[in-house]
Amino acid sequence: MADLRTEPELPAYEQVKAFIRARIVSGEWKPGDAVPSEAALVQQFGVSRMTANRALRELSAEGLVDRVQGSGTRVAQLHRISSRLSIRDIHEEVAERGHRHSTRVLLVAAEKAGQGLAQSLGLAAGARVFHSVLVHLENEVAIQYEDRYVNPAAAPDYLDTDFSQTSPTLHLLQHAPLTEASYSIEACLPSAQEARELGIKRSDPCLVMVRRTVSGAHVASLARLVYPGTRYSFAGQFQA
Amino acid sequence: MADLRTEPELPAYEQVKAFIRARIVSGEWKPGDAVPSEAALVQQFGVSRMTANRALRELSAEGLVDRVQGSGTRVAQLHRISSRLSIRDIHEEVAERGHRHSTRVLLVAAEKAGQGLAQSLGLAAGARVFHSVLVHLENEVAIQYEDRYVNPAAAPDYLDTDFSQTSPTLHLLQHAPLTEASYSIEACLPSAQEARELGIKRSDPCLVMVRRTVSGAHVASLARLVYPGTRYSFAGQFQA
DNA sequence: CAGTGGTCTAGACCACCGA
DNA sequence: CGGTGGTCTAGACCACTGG
Repeated sequence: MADLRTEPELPAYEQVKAFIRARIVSGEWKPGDAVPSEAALVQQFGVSRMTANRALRELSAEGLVDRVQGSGTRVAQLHRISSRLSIRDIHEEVAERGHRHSTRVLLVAAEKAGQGLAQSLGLAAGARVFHSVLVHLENEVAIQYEDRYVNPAAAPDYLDTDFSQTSPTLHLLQHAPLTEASYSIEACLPSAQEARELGIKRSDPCLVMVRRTVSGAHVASLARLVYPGTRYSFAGQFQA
Repeated sequence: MADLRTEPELPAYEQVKAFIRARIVSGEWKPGDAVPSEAALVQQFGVSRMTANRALRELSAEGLVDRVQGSGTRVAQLHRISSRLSIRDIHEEVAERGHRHSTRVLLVAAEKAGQGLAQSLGLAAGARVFHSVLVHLENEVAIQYEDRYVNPAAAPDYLDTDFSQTSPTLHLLQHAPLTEASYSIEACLPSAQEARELGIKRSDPCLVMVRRTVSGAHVASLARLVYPGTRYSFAGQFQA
C-alpha cells in the first residue's frame, strides 16, 4: 500500500495518479518502463477497476504515459511538455497586467476582396469584406498593429462597432463562436506605415503573427498582428 | 433520441460528446446556455450516468463547457481555443518534413558560471557548467543557432556526447526527464557571430526563443535559440 | 491462450446550489 | 428541499497483444 498522506481528502483516482506521477517525475520509472496494470492498481490501492482506469486514462491524456490495448501502459518516451498558446483578447491581457489599454482606430471600412484574400476567406473574388486597421496601446505605448479582414457572414455588424470601446478579437469571439484557427509567428521588419504607427524605426525587428480563424462553416477572419520586438514577447510555461 | 449516424461504431460517450459539441460549434447553443444534465442525457441516449458523466467531464476538460457542482453545466463563455506549443527535438522536426538535418558544432566545453547564469541555473557563482554552441542545418541551410548552458547535475556526460550524431535537446530529454519549462519568444537582430554562422545580414530580423528547462529538483538547461526570420516560423493549429 | 486496456451498466453516497 | 455534479463500486463483455 502506498503512502497517501497528501491531502486530508483526495479522490481515490487522484491518489493513484499522484503515486504514479511522483515515480515518473522523480526518474524512478524511466521512459519505456512498464507502469502497473489496472488490475495491479486495483490490488495495491483497493479501488475498483474503473477508478484505476480513470487514473491511467487521465495520465495518458496528460502525456505522461502511453497505453496500448492488449499490451500495457508504459512511461511515455519523450515528455513532450507543451504549453498552451491561446487566442486572447488583448484588452483583457493588458488589463490583467494592471495597465491601461487604449486603441487608435485607423480604418474601419468595407472593401472588395482581391484574388488572394477572397480565397483565404473562402469567398468569391470581388466579394465584400470588412477591413479594420488599428493600433493597440498599453499605457499609451503602441504594442500591436492590427490589420484585419473579416468575413461579413461571421460578423454582420462589424462596421458598426466602436473599436475604441471593444476590440475586434472580443467582438468576433462574442459573435462568431471560434471553432478552429491556425497561426504562424515570424520575425519581420515593419513596413513604413507600421513603423510610423508603432513609433519605431524601420530597422527595428518585429514579431508578426498571422492568424486565420474559423467559425462553424466559414472562415471568420484573417489578421496580421505586428508587435515591436523590443516591447513585446510571447511567453509561456510548460507543465508536466 | 438523437441521430447518431456518425460512424459505424463510435463509443457511446463519444456519441454524446459529438451531439453536444455539434450544437455548440454550430451556435445553436450559445455561451452561457445550459447543457442537458447528466440525468437528461441518461434519458435521451439510454446510457448509464457514468457514461453521460464521462462525456460532460471530457468536454469540460476541453474547455467547451463549464460545470458547477449543484448548479449545472453551461456552454463556456469564450472558447479559449488554444494550441500546444511543444518542446521538440529539431532533428525529428526536420526529418518529419522529409529533409536532411545536420549540425555544425562550434563549441562544447566546461566553463565557470558567471553571476547571472549561475543564478538562472540555481547554482553557486563560479560553479562548473557545460556550454555548447552549434548551428542546425536543414538541407545544408542554417535554420537555428543554438547557444546552451547545461547543469552538469542533469546530464553528467554532456561533454562526451557527439552532437553531430544527436542533438542537445534529445540528449537532455533522454537523460533528464522534463518536468517543467518556461520560454519566451521575441524578435531581435542577430549578433555579429550569429549573423555570420547563420549566413544572414546583421539587419535581418530573427526569432529568438529563450528556454529554461527543469528536471525534477534542478534546472537542467538554459538555451537561446536564434532562427532567421526569413527561413523559419512557428506555426500551429487550434482545435476546439 | 492469458493478460491487457476500452467500454459500459445499475446502482450508490456525498457535497453543493438554488429556490 | 430537489436537482445537480463528483465520486465510487462490482461486476460485465469485448478487442487487442503477446508468447
